[in-house]
Amino acid sequence: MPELPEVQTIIDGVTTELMGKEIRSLDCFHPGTVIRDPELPEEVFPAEFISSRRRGKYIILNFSGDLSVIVHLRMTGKLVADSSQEGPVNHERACFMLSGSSKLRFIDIRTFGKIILCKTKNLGKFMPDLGMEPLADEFDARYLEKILKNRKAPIKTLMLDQKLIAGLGNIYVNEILYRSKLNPTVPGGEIPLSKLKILAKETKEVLREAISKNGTSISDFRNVDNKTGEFQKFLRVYQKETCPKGHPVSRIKQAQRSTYFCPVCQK
DNA sequence: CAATGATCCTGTCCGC
DNA sequence: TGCGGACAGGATCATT
Repeated sequence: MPELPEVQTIIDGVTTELMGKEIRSLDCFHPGTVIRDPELPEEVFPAEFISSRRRGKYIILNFSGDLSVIVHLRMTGKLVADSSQEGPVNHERACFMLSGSSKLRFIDIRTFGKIILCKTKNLGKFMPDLGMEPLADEFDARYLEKILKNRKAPIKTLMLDQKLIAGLGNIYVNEILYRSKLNPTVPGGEIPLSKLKILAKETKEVLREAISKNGTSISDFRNVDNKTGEFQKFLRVYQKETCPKGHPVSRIKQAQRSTYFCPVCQK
């Protein structure tokens, strides 16, 4: 389940792959995966790659001819560069055919992922309203205070709301709250400014650390558990039995999602 | 507007 | 060995 750091890592890889190339065509193997802006002309390819960027968990690719491609991986989506000539592999939902006879396969077991083709000038219509980027300089205690004011929902749930903060998912929110020593069930509006300062700081720190490790939570969440090395060491409460201090970790459900936290460390 | 809940989907794992 | 059910969760839509 790619979150901000994983999406950033994927964008870096995709950008390298697309640099200096053009899309020749797009094959679709699963109805509903590719969404097309009705204002686009019949033929949009070939289209030359210009630039890429990330917004929350969205990948935004810009091409010549006023074409943009928005990719959202949701939980199980992957973009895999592959120059082999073999046809669709298992769970392949779409495939970009690139110049230089290479391919960019969109593989997505659970089919929640989406590829949107739209006019660049229509990007706003196809992107949802998203909150501030957590790595922006302006993301600080004051911003948190503003978005959490008078909110009664638990802080855990609010931090997952993309309209408030763009890019956080379940794993990182659990980890951020643990490091901030904040109980996930506390109503967002009741957190004092002093704690919001810590929350803002830890949010950035966790994300930066994850990005520097190339978003090691990539791959199926099942594997997160088995993963040895960097990411396994990175996780302190998510899917853990005990926290680093040896206290038993509690697991509860909030808004249909698992929350892992340490009742001793997180007050 | 805010909060909550159902829904989509498939592979994996667990208990019987 | 096989099978049913729980579970994983991002975003969207519906309901209160």
